[in-house]
Amino acid sequence: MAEVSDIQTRIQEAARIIIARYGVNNATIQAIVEEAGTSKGALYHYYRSKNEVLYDVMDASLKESTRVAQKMHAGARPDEVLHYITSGLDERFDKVDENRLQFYLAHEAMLGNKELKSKFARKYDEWIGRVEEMLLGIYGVPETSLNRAIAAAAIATVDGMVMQDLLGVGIISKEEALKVWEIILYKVLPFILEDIHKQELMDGKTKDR
Amino acid sequence: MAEVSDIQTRIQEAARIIIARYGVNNATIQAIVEEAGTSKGALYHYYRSKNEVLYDVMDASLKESTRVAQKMHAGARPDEVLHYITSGLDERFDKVDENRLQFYLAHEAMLGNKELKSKFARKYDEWIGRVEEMLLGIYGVPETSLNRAIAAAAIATVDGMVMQDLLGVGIISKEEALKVWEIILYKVLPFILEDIHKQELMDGKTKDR
Amino acid sequence: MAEVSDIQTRIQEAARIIIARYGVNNATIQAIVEEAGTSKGALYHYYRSKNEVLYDVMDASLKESTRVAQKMHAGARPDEVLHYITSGLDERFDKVDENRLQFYLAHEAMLGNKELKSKFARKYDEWIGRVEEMLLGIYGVPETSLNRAIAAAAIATVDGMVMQDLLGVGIISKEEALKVWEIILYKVLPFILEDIHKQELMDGKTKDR
Amino acid sequence: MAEVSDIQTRIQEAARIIIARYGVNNATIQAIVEEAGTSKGALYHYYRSKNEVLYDVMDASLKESTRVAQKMHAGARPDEVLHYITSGLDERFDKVDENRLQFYLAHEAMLGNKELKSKFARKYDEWIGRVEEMLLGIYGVPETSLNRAIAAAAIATVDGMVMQDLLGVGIISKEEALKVWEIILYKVLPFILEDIHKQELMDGKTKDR
DNA sequence: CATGAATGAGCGTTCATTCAT
DNA sequence: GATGAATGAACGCTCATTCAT
Repeated sequence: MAEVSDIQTRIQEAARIIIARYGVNNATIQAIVEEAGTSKGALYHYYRSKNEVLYDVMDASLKESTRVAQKMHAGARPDEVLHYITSGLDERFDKVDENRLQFYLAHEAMLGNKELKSKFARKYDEWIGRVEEMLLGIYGVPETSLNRAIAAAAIATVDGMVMQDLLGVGIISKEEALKVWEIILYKVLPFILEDIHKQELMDGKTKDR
Repeated sequence: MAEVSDIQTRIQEAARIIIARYGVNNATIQAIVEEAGTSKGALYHYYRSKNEVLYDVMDASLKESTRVAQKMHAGARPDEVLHYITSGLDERFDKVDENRLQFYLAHEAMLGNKELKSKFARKYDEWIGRVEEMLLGIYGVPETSLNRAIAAAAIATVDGMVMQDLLGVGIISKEEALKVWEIILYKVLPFILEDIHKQELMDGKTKDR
Repeated sequence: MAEVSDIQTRIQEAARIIIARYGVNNATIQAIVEEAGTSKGALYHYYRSKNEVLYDVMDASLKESTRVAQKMHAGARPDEVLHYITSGLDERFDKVDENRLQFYLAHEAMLGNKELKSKFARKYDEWIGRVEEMLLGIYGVPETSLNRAIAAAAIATVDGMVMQDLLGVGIISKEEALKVWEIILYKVLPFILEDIHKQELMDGKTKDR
Repeated sequence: MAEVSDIQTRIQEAARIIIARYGVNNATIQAIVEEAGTSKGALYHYYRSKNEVLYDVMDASLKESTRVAQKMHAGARPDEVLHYITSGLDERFDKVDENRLQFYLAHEAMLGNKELKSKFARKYDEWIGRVEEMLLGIYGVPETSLNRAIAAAAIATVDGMVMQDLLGVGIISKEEALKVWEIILYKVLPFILEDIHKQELMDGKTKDR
């Protein structure tokens, strides 16, 4: 039924390749249809505009991100999760084109693209929720009012590191970044979560919701 | 004597506004000069090309960032620095336009603008160095091989949080973010630096250089 | 099947007309496509740049000139050739637009257009060679070291006369010009070639190569 | 009274230099006033438009041509005249920039510039008249109805040769060209004028006017 | 369904010309 | 008189989009 290599799919993949290879600014319709081995007319048969093509690429890209996130279910032991995260980060740093694409999408979203913005919001929501679960599952601490904020901060750190990488800052290597994450995962997070928990018990606080 | 609102300044400010409002791609010469209330010819009297306008905006924007960073010299006590950082972060989250501008410029740099990229690289280098100094100054620990990586990670975290904010992710509020930073500054960083230092002593390592 | 008036042809003809009418400098893309009754986009579909349009016009114009020249193959008797040349000159003086076009293109070449210059150089080379052959064929004299120079001088004379005509100097009429050519062809050239040949024999010279 | 180095003169000389050095297309007002060491405003004080500047340069250029022509008064012996002509041609071939300028002016005239056209007409008139006088003076033949046409043809040949030179045709060297002129002056012209004269006597013709 | 020739608004840039100082 | 900052029309060129075939 579903053709594996139908024209729409070929266009989407071509767009992804062209953006990755030449950047979004040079991703012209002409370049995309040439890469896809089809014609402008065909493209406009499946898409209403160039933006729709980009949205499609973006959808696929965000779905892929989510797919990766879903692999990190609340596994049992920290070392397993560390392994997931480590290899995940490893991969993410290597996917230069994918990262560039994501930043392009973020750019578009910031410019006021409502649909994109809500997609991003959902994506981050899912990511952050998943990391929060992991915090609970791995470190076995009860919820604190800051678990969610800490999860968001962790994700922010990854995004920021990737951005530095794309900008060619080159001050910390992937290896150093992974060492820092090792410390965060093995030492900082257990320490901090325990600390917050104690603090909140002393304050007589229970979880906010 | 010195004109406060000479044409070049007006062009630069107009470019800032247009980029922040519509993104780099839509910051056309026409849009900029209209916003500045001047003409294309005047723009090309002061700048050789559109890129030069971008560089100028970038320079001004990064200088502003640096100005903020410079206030955080290696002051004596952590609580003072915390205060600086907290208020600095506070400010940064509020400067939506400035943040957007920086992300748009970063995006342009990622897309292959070599000069912009090297400007960013230099700037991050400076920021990271400054934060590294602060780590030493505040926490009084000797250098570890990861100080630089930790400084970079801290900056990455801020950038990532700002990005989430710009994307309207809205999962964590500014208040929560600042609480997280309080914990990082008061507890995590002293803990982690001490820990790494001990570890490196045990490994017989001395500082690398 | 073969469209007589396809867009590319219309563009080329329009360019010829515009250049002949207003000169190369005023032959803007806009003017050409308006004359051709088409659009800029169509022009750029067939040509990569404005220069390519110029080259195409040039090529067509020079081919037309060559077509005329080719009719003057080394025919047997001087009176036949004279007839060809006379009618050829006649035609050339009448083709005001074509002449103007060639002068405008030559002007552009002189101003530094390398490709145009080399096209002209090749074309003159061919013309001069052809006239040289005619000198040999008609007057039956052996080669002298100056045959080529004399051929070039003959062509130069035609060009110069055409230029005077285009400039409206109006001192000599076409009829007078043709009479002069009659004398050159019937009397001067046989005389001069014979004279040079004798001279070179006396000097113990043989043909140079 | 007349300032030797007043601004107008400096502008004219600068324009001449710039056109010679970079071609007419690159002879911008900016380049000219920079070369002249003055300002745009000053230029527009002395000239109504850029074209007027060019006309001024042209006037000087054509006057210079005439000045050269005037040196070739109907001198006594052919060898003297040959010397003048030879050195004159020699010079003309070397003045590449001057020649380019003249062809630019011719271009402008052909485009319909009435004033320029009449200047050219006068210049050619003078040149041709002078050459005609020379023909009479040197070769001592009475006027024939074609003297004027032959003079015009001689000038046309020079112009055509110079054009070939500017186009980089490079088939005949300056040396070869001068040899051809030697033959023309010493042999062809005496022969042809005598021949025409005889012919006209036989036809019972006298000079037309 | 698919094609690619055709469109034209819009881009960055140039430069002759003007005019307040 | 002299200056050069400012103007804006016009340039060559790009490319998302349309539509006859």
